[in-house]
Amino acid sequence: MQNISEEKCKLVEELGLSFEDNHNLPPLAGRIYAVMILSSVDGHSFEDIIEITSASKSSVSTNLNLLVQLKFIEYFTKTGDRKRYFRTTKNYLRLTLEEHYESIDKELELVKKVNTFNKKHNPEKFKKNKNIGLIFQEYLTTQKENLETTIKKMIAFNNEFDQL
Amino acid sequence: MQNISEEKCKLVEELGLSFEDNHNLPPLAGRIYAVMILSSVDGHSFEDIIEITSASKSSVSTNLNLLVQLKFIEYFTKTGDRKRYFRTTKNYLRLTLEEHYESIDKELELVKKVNTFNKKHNPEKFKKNKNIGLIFQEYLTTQKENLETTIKKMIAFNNEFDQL
DNA sequence: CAGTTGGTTCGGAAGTCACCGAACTAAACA
DNA sequence: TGTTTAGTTCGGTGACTTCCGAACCAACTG
Repeated sequence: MQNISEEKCKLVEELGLSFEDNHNLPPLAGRIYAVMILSSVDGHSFEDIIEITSASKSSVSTNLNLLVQLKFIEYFTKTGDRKRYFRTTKNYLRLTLEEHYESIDKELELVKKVNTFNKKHNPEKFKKNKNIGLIFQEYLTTQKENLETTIKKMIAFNNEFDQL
Repeated sequence: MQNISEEKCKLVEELGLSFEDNHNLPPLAGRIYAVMILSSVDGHSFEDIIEITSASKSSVSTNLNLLVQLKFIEYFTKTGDRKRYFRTTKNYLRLTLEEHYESIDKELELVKKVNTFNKKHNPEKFKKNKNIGLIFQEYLTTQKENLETTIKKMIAFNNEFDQL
């Protein structure tokens, strides 16, 4: 991390690490994404990213393209300038919410399956653990509902914002 | 997976995979844990696990010990029998909740940090994204609260259960 | 057309992970 | 005391990941 305050540098590492395991990104992709989220510049060039992250051209290329493909970032061009400029997509937080949603939903379905299985095949065990299993299922359901309303809220906000 | 119905076998794979990335367990550990959750037998021996998973002694040993260390499973012995018998701990779902809690809490703290950072260093950007950032922060807070009450509920249930 | 700029693709090096088999230990038993 | 049983430890191997540099390509520029 060059040309960046120490505070920002530390936060980039921390945030990058978080993306790394929340979104399953390679380390460099996580850091690039973090840099963009913490920057007020609208559009970093390829060169900028190389300089900031001290990574190689090839790695930066690969990881920028990955982030674009996953819709975490997008690029635009300026007339009379061959460079591409990258920035976070407007909806990146919504994407995160949707990922949360997918994972909670998947877990909920699995928990239901397990509860059903044990009810059928291990009835004694199920009776013992019944309430615990149901508490867990309820918990996931509530989380899922909260996510649903939050996603709606965020979509509404984005629409409102577009009309300005 | 031997000596197991196809239905159970499939569910073991699925559940094992889920543990693998929810709890960061090695694949074999995930499968072992899944087997125990889906079984009505109270206590699997070392041998049982080797047979069911078709894995080597050394791998089973390593992964059983890992699961014990992480308190996902525990073992007991029978008088006049040198074998150890393994089963899930009573609180395994509470452990899961507590892990969820840790991760949500960590994410929330990070989001707060990011919001604070952008408010200070990129005020224009922050103003634009303000509501979105806050919506996300609120969302995480709500999830955290739901987790807190669920954990309390589960502890209460376990205590009640112990008194029987 | 030759050279520069902006970026991609490819092969490989270094590191990590999960698993295995073989050798080992420690307790029980004959 | 020698043998079996129950499980652990260690060295190594194959698969995978991440990153790098070098060669490459495509578009513009003089």
